[in-house]
Amino acid sequence: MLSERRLQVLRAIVQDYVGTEEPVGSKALTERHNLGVSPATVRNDMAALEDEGFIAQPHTSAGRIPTDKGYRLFVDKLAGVKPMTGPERRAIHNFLVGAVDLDDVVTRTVRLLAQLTRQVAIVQYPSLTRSTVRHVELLSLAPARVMLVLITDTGRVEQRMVDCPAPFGETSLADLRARLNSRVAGRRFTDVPNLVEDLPEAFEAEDRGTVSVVLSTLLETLVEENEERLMIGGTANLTRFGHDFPLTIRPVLEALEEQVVLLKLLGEAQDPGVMVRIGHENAHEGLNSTSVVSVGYGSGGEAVAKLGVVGPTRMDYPGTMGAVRAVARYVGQILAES
Amino acid sequence: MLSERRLQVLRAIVQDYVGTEEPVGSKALTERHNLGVSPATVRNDMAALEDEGFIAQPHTSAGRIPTDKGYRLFVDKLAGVKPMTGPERRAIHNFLVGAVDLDDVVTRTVRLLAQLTRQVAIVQYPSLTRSTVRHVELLSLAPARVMLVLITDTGRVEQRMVDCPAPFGETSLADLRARLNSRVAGRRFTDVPNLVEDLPEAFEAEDRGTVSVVLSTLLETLVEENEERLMIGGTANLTRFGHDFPLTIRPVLEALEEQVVLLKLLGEAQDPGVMVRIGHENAHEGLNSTSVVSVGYGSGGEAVAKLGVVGPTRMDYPGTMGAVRAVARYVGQILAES
DNA sequence: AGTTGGCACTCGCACGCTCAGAGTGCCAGG
DNA sequence: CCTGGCACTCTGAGCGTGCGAGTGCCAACT
Repeated sequence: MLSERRLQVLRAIVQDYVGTEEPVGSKALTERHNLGVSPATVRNDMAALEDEGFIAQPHTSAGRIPTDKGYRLFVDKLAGVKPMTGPERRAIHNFLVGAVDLDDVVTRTVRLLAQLTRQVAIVQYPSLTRSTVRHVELLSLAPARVMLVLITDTGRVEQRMVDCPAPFGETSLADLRARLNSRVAGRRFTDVPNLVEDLPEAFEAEDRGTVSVVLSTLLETLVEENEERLMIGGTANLTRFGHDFPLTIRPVLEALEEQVVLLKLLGEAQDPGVMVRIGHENAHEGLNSTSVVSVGYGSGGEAVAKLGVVGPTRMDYPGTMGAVRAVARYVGQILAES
Repeated sequence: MLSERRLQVLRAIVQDYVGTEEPVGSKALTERHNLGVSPATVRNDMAALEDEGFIAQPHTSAGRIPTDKGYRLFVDKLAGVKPMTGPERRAIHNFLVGAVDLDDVVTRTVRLLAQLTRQVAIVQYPSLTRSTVRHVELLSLAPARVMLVLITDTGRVEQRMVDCPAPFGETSLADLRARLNSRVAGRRFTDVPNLVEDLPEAFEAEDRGTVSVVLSTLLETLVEENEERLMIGGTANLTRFGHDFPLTIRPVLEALEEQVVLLKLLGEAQDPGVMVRIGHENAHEGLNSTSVVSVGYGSGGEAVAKLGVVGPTRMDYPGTMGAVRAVARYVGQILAES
């Protein structure tokens, strides 16, 4: 279908356009890349590439710019992931290694990603679902009011109020606390439901209602994935977006405030490896002129959350993918150590 | 110094400029406001106002726009706070009343403020210092490792790891927990240091070291004001800033990412009542072309935190101040109820 | 003294025009 | 299949013009 040289031409167009932000013409191409052919030949190739929908011209007789489809081909076939250099890796490590707690890790990661890629960075907090329970604490705040505190192995703490159907004594509470912890401490969230299923049976009839309520609150908290938090940063980089400013930037800022949108965005990354969503490939239409580069990260072998960046479709894909991947790796390391 | 009419002229200029975003001339002024004098007179007044530094002209023979000093006079002397209408108040209340926990309250408040003012909203989480302790929980994670969880009356939870100098038994832990809570539960943070001072003496010599460490960690947590969190929203409203976009917006976005800057910004509001900082009155120079309107809010009579908005100096001050004040009040109510 | 109408003056800005340059498509010849 | 040539197109920068909004000042009026 597309000859080798035409692919090279496309690669050259993408690279030049990313660099200069201006439509690139046939003559400029032959000058900057030694393709070994004349501008006229390149023109023919360009016409072919345009027919196939990989490039387009903003107006007649201007240079060409890549389309989303063109970037897609570029990312899939024409460019690899540019690895970080040694000094860069060291800088990443040094920047992250000083973090004192989970919040700090996430904050630093966002900063780092934004700086490295000069784009908007998004980091999801390590998810609950794959984590294990470190401890469950129950506090009696009032006779019929209990506070449930869940502490995870990633250092995250969730708390919930529980209104009991009947007064619940301190001894019952201590009993429940002890039984609960002996069963679930150290276990994965996904295992918890089975482990506590028969727990109410161990209690007096009058307390069973309360125990059930506490347990269901606990289970709710565990599955409440939608409450996953995330942090974003580097929004100032949006100013480097383009010339037609307010129009482009506004929907992006709006999208960035919708945590739900962002979580869905990151959530799409399934398989291992860096995911790239280009332009209209993004479901949310405010992000139709942006690309999202994301990847999972985790403390062990498994991904517990995602991180990534949002930038203009005209971005340095190899470099960005390299940075995102490297940061994800080092964050994983840091989390594993702590 | 300035005659009554000249003040009226200034007021008219501010109002018109805020409405139209365009420099306002003498003729337009007399047409839109019935000042009862001719354009020529207004011109004289304008010349005087310009001499005093309240207004300026972007270029010769264009209309006038207010200076920071002009806005200052406007806010201090010429305009009141525009109260919210009944329906608006009800909408505010309804929007906030559905919140389920502290995070939710803050999230909703940010949203609300951003929508009402169409500006960038900043809400500080209720501060620890003025709050009272609801409960202190101690968990033994390992023989010489204790987790300290502090729960405040505003529903905020802080946790800290404590490495003990010596192993600490479950009974000692329970003892400390009980003693600690009986002394500090319900007390104000500021009172805690005195209340626990002599606590180590009640323990065996071998445990005293650990007790001291736990206590000092608790005290650290209490005073750790610098870790105050805040939430911002409505950044998309920055796109309505002005024509000379990227230049204005960039430093603002950068400033908004610096929590320290924002906390300092809000922190300046001391006395009760709405605080307004106009243009260059803001210490941070990225915010020199913005105004900050902020106010304290709290559950009881006292302010426990601040909230506010950041917008262009050309903003509707009375309306913004009214919205900020109203939101602060209702948030206070909501916090008091929960 | 304060106010007013008149008047000359000053710019900024929108509009229209031209022109150069970059880029294209196509074609005929290697 | 590549290449040089050629005619064509279109954008964007540069320039000149005129309009209009706005100003400052002054002399006259109340």
